[in-house]
Amino acid sequence: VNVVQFNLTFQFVNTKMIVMGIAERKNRQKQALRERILDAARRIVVREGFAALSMRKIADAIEYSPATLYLHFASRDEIAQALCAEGYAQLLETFVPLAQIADPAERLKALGRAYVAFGVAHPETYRLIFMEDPSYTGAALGGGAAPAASRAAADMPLADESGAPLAAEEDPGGAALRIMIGALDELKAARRLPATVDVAVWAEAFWATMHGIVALNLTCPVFPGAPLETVVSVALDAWLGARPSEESQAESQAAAQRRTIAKTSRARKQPAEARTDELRAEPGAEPNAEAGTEPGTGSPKQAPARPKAASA
Amino acid sequence: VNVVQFNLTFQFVNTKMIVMGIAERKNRQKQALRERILDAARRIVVREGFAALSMRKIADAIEYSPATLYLHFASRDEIAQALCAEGYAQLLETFVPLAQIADPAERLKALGRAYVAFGVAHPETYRLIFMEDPSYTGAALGGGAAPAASRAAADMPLADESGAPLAAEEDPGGAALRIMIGALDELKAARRLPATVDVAVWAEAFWATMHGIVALNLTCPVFPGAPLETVVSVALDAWLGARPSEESQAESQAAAQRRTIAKTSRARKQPAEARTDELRAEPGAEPNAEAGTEPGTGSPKQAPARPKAASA
DNA sequence: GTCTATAGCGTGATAGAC
DNA sequence: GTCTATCACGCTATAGAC
Repeated sequence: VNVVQFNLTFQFVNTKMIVMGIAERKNRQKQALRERILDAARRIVVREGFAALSMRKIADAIEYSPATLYLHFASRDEIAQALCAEGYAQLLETFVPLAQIADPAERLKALGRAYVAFGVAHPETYRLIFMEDPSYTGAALGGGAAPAASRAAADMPLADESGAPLAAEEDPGGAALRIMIGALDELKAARRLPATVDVAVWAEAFWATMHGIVALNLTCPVFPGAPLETVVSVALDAWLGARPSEESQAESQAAAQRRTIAKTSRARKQPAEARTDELRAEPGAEPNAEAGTEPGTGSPKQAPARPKAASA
Repeated sequence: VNVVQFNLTFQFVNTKMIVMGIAERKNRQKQALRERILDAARRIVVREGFAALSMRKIADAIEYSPATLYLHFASRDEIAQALCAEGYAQLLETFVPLAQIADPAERLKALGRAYVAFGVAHPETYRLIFMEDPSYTGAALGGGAAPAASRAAADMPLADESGAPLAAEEDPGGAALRIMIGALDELKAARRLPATVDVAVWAEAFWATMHGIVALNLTCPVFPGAPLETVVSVALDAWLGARPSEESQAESQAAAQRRTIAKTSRARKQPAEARTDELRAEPGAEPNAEAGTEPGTGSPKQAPARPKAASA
């Protein structure tokens, strides 16, 4: 009797382990397909803009039927959210190494340049994140309720189920702002900034300036009449002064010289590829398939957007 | 014979006059319908956003069939262009009275405030003009080739067929920039601006800053953590200094005080109506049906966009 | 899990009757 | 000039066979 019982128990345990292994493999496969979906979606957004992202196109790209996508994402919107989260993380990655820069003013300038460089290098990603739908922009930025939603979307249950701290790389937008504010505090402590300024407000306004430069660049065909770097330099000087390093002043002068020549040879605005090399992406940015591939701001108009369709 | 001839001639002349009168009336009617179309389109854009603008909706609104619209506009795009032109003109109108301000720095500050106020008061118009399609943004702004297209679209043949001068209110974007640059020149002449600055670049960067504030405000739910006026004041001070009038400094301080209170009571961002009164539109702006009506940045997501559809 | 098929809606634009 | 009817798309999302 004992032997029989043992065998039964063993078989049970064994079977259970096998089942777990199978379940794991299936889970891995599921995750893999999820990644393939996101990859395809990212490529479409990068190449044709977010408006051109459709379930059918994604399905075509990964050679599955549209219906399959709905086993991994509840809606097109959920895919967009996931893409946004990636974008935020990508931008933050660009920032992290710059946090090492000793001088706070230089650090801020580097951050500003990196921000603009990112936007210009990844126009459609930037558009998606900061210029499309408020719900996307707010998703990973406010640090409040929205990230919880995006976390649920990823259905990858995170360690901190508590929900309270949320400090880490889960809120990239907040992290970026914190880097800026840190630098401002240092600046203020060193009496290089008037004691009256509210660093939070200052940071927001500074951010808005950089955003304005990027956004205008992506949307307005005639925007930087001058080279982009020149405009950025002027803005940085306005906010941080040219004092610590005269370099930016000199640079801006040199760029101004170039401008007169450059302007004649570029009557109409070029697609992103041609414009990207004016302001190089920071070392942190990996050579993404994105840069220079996408028509974006250029000729082929805005890609068609999709209707919300029946929500029932 | 003479009498007959006279009668014939008289009849001919008379008929011709009548025909001309009829033609004129028809022309007037045609123009009137054109206006009605644009009115309806404007209302839709203002209320539901540009993405929700469709030929059918316009047709419904004016109680004509969709086909009729094509007798007045070749395409949806052409309607959008016309709307853009209106928007530019509207923005410029806001600027004109401010050009009277004596002190150039104060003038620039007023322009900046007016710009932001316009964007916040007319979010969907602003979006259409500066945040949607590059071809729209460029339409009335570059002053180059695009305005010609929009002029053709309006098929209202203008006086200056020559095409060369184009100085007047036909290029509102350029006019606005010229107002700014004028102020900057004065400032420079008065030695209140370093002689090294390139006023054209400075103006562009300044514009980008204001655009960034508006754009972020319209897109990012958490953007001005501080009240909008505070951010604007900080930005203006960064660009123009707080020197000529200490008022903005004091104001920004006072606003900062308010912030701590305000922030608790407004966890999530309010729709445009609630936010508009933070920064009042300038005296030049007429009480438009637009302000405060439209859901815009708020809750109901972005209205669905339409596909480009078959272009054949 | 994956597919085919399709419901159901919305779009821009046009042909042709009146 | 105006309308009805329609073409030819595109989309999201789901039902149901396998």
